[in-house]
Amino acid sequence: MGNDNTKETVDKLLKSAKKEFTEKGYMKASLRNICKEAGVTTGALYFFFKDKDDLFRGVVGAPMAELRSVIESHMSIEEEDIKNYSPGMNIDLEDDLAAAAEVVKTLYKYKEEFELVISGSQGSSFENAIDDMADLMNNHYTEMFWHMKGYKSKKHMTKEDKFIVHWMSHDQVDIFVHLLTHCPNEKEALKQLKGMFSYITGGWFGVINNA
Amino acid sequence: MGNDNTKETVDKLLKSAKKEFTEKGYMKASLRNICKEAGVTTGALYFFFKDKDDLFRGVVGAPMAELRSVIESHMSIEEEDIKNYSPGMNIDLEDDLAAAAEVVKTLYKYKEEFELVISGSQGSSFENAIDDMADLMNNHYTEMFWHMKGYKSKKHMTKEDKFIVHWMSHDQVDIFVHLLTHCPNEKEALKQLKGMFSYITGGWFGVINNA
Amino acid sequence: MGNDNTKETVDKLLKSAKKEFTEKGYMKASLRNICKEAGVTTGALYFFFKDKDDLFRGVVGAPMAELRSVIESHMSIEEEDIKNYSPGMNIDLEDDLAAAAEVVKTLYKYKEEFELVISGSQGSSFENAIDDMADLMNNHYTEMFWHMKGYKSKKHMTKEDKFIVHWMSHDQVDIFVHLLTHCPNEKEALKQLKGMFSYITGGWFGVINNA
Amino acid sequence: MGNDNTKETVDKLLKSAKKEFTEKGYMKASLRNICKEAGVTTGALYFFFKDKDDLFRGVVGAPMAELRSVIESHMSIEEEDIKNYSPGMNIDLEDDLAAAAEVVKTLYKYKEEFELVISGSQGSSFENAIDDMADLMNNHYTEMFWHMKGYKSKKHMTKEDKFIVHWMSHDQVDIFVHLLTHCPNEKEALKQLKGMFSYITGGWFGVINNA
DNA sequence: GATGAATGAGTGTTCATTCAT
DNA sequence: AATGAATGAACACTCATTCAT
Repeated sequence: MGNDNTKETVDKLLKSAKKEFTEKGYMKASLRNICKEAGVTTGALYFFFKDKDDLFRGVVGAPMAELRSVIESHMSIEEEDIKNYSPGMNIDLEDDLAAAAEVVKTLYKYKEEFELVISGSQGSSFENAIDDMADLMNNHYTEMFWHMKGYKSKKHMTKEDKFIVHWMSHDQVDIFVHLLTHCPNEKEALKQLKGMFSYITGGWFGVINNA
Repeated sequence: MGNDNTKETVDKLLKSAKKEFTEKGYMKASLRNICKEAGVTTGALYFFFKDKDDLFRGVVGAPMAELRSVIESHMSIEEEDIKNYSPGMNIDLEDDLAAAAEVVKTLYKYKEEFELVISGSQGSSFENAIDDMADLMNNHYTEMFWHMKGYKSKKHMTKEDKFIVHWMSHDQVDIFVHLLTHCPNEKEALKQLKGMFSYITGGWFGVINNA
Repeated sequence: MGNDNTKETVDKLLKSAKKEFTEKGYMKASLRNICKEAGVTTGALYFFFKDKDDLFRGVVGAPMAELRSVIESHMSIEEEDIKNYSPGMNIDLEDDLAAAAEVVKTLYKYKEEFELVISGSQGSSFENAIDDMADLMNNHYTEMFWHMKGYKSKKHMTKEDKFIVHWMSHDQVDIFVHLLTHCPNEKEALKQLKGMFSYITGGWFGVINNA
Repeated sequence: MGNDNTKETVDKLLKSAKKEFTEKGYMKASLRNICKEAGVTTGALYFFFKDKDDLFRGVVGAPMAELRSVIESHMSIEEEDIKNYSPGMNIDLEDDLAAAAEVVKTLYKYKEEFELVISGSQGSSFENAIDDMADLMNNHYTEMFWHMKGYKSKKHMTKEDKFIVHWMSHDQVDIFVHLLTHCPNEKEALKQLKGMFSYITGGWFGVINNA
């Protein structure tokens, strides 16, 4: 009972919050403005959200979780593949590209929210979300690396190996960020993704084939 | 004549400001705290600095200017080189690596200040400094690109070409950022720079040799 | 429901504000003092009033609006009368005196507020209120003037005519101001008003009968 | 020795001060701005002027003194005349007009300074200068009044008499203020002065001939 | 005669948050 | 489920003035 009204209030709040956060960034955003724009009192906001950060989470939390799950599921698939890899073998890059495309699709599904996290989350608990994503990928690329490099195990990786893998993880994330922030829509992003793929693949081989 | 005292006050202010800005970021930094820590009144601060942004500039302005000049001088050298380039010819990447090393050296000369710009400048007039740097490099890499690609002129570049060049410019900057924020000192950074170089060179060829 | 408390806070604020504004004038008045004297925090003030100027409006706004409406209603009556005027005819000055008395009564109804506007409003949005009042009267006296002067229409008024009418409008306002600031109460003011009336009537005829 | 430089500094200061005071009014004027615009340090200002108010006096003091002396000398002349006045006699108003013209000339000699006193002196020691001028005239008009009224002495003046004389003194000043602030130059002001004179003379007779 | 550094109290205003109702 | 009043600390910034040199 009253469920409808409740949802309505929360929705108005979230819509207004998204607008304000996007326009001013987390720190400069004013809860007063958000409430005023939503036609709701501050008390109401605090009934539904614990604090400013919680409200921000309300806006970007679900998209971020979905993105994370998309990435994780694709990474586990690729990690299966890589186990069957032996040096000299051709790796089927088509799979990787497809996985990346899947990520891009998710990004455009919640374009505004992700852009908010990328450039307006400083001060909130999402301020390190991009770095966290890179760290998440690091494990995955580490696995790929030592297999492709022909090492017997992860333990044989040098400090330099680890460093470059960490960088490539970051770069992978940056590619997604760049696509999202520079392409007006999903279609365009998917087109440009191919060029990006040439770049990053070239980069990988540059690294793998080096001393 | 008072010169000693004057410089002392400004120095204390700048030192205290650097600390506060680094710890809290531009926006959350408090001028009151900065003055208190410097043992100086707010009025004194405003005698030397126009406003908060001017104080921030006092901390990071000179290093940023120096960096910019280092980058620009190196870019102009490479642009001379590229004019003599003809397709099929081997480009001497050693020069590029040397230029990058020069940049890295400058970065570590003012490590703290650059890290401050990278991660704590939001809200200040330096908040877009990283993007500006990438834009600065874009012109340079555009020149390199069409020469290496064997185009007759810049005009033959497709939308996709421009997009990928723009990305590579960004990525070049990100490499510097990554080195600075992940290597404890210059020596270490210069060592890792080589691996990075393999990566980015591979990336370039991946892009150039593609359809 | 809190109605009592609410009104109480606003009332304390307005009372305290009136005192501070009256003692120091708009510009030198301190919102902090006002809040302290009202036993309220600055935040509370800003819940009820937009800014310093809005608080000032809270004190003098209503009286000013009422005064304006009294003046306007009386002016429209006199303007009807004047339409029936023909040169040589005796004008019934009793009506004018009665209208002026009505204004004086309104002035004393909110004596303190009007005195505040007269001498303490510099810097606020009411700083030109007196001049505005004179301008308001200017239209009215312009009508009276050309009728009494026997002109066929307003268009026949010379530059000198317009100037003197403008002055008389100002002077009419100044008379009210003078009464308010020099008579301790309404009764005394109404008594002195008659002398003032002799003066201004004499002035009018001096002007009308002149070349 | 150094007399030239000194004068130069003071002059720059006064010029800059006049500008700032005129633009912002006494209270909002900033000594810092004045010094900056004059190309001089705050210390220098305080060498020549005791404080903000003293600087303001530096700008408007001399013109005000000159005005006062012009008014006083003319008033003493008229006061001689009035002693020979007997009821029924025609008073030669030409003298009064001439005296007023003299005042107007002085006003336009330092137009800017007087306008500054009129509308920008609040907060300074000149904030009551206009009222003071009216009080100065009050004695004069009091003498005129009881002679013209046919009283045996000042002592026979009623409370109402005194009140109206006080008002007429004020109004005389207001006429000068109005002329100064509404006529672009002396010539124009002298022309309009005649109309004003008809008004004020009519006013006087209205008052004198009344019960 | 003039500098320039420094004071310290003050300004209006905004903020996220709380809580009795 | 929501109101609306209130808190109180914090903010960047400005001011007239002083004084050793």
